Amino acid sequence: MPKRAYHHGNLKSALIEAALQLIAIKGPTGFTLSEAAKQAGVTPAAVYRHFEGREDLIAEAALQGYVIFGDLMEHAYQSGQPSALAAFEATGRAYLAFARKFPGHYIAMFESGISVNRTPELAQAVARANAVLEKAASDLSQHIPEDKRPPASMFSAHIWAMSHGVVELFARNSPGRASPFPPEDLLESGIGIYLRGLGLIPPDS
Amino acid sequence: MPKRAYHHGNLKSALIEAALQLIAIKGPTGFTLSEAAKQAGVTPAAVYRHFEGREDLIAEAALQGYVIFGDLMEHAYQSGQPSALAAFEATGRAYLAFARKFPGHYIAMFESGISVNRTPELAQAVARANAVLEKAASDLSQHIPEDKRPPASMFSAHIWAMSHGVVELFARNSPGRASPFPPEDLLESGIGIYLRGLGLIPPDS
DNA sequence: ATTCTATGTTAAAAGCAAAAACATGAGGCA
DNA sequence: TGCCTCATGTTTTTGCTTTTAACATAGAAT
Repeated sequence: MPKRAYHHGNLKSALIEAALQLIAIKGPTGFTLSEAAKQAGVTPAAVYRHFEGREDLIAEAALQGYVIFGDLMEHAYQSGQPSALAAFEATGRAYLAFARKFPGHYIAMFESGISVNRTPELAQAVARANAVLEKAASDLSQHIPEDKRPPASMFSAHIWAMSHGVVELFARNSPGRASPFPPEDLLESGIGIYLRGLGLIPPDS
Repeated sequence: MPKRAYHHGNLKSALIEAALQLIAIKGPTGFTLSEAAKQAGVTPAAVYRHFEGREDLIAEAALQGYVIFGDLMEHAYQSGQPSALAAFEATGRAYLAFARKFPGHYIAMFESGISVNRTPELAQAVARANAVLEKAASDLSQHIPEDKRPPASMFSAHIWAMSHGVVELFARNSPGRASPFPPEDLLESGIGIYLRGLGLIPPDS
């Protein structure tokens, strides 16, 4: 086969792929459109046939990430059924697992500074991922006495925040804040204590 | 007074000040050394007399931020004494207040991608801020039966993570994830539930 | 077969980080 | 007082980046 035809064939995917790798390695700041183009075997200007520019390329990587993320959360949720508690805890673990398995996507989504309202599709992908977590929280909420039950959206926001905080501060090596505990344990124990606070699991280790 | 003398007088501070403003407005990616120099009334090259480069300028802003942050946490901790619970909750609120009052510092610290181990001073400033929170957590831990008391460092890591997650996801407008609740309420309720899970506050709203 | 159009390339403008060579002026020292 | 020196800024240059415009190619459609 020849070096490369004039037409790449599926440059768009190749560029996203390259962007993901580079973002994961060099961070959202160090990532350059030119380098992604070179890695895809193409000149920088070619990128503009498929993306509006550097930001748009990152945004598309993030979009892809949110879709994968939503799928993972969905799958985790299903895997825990019919136990509301098992389903919920599985989604929590899925958050960290996603950050580990898809660092490029994760960075594009949460550390690149792109707005989730950049495009309707992106906003919708975010909303969907959110909805899965909120559903898991809502299911689990049913086991709380109705009068002292927090809104499911607040419940899920707490979990999302704790998960995100653990990943950002202790899992991703960039900040370097080495905690004495593995992030997985940290998150699991944190969520455990939180759920105990809601009366959803009995007060024993 | 003349336009400006050949020697600025205190260019270093002026540059940090400019950097903080610009970072807060344009984000860590949009911030440029050149623009900070211009805003300080100086050519880009002058910056290199006071900083090693762009990264170093950001790092110094972050360092200054960690010092202020540590001071705020310390003050909040003291203000809550002698009640361990009040002191602890005050430090939690201080986290969010800091992010609101010093956006430039906050971004330089947590969103610019600089490593906390970049310099010994930076690492030490981080360690100090950490220590305040850990002390507050440790004090409060004393009220937990010893056998089911998590390590104070884990305790404080949970709170730090939740606080950080709330700020990142719901307080800073950039991501745009508007939650239906004010971040302050979200954080306060989240910490409340967590503390209940530890048996540190009685099970009523 | 010829044209149209999607998808590339070259070339060029504008901006940035960083380093080198040069300029200025303030403080120390004879 | 007058010179020297060195800290602090400026110009200038290099090599990168993003982005746009003009041009080239080949696969598809007519």
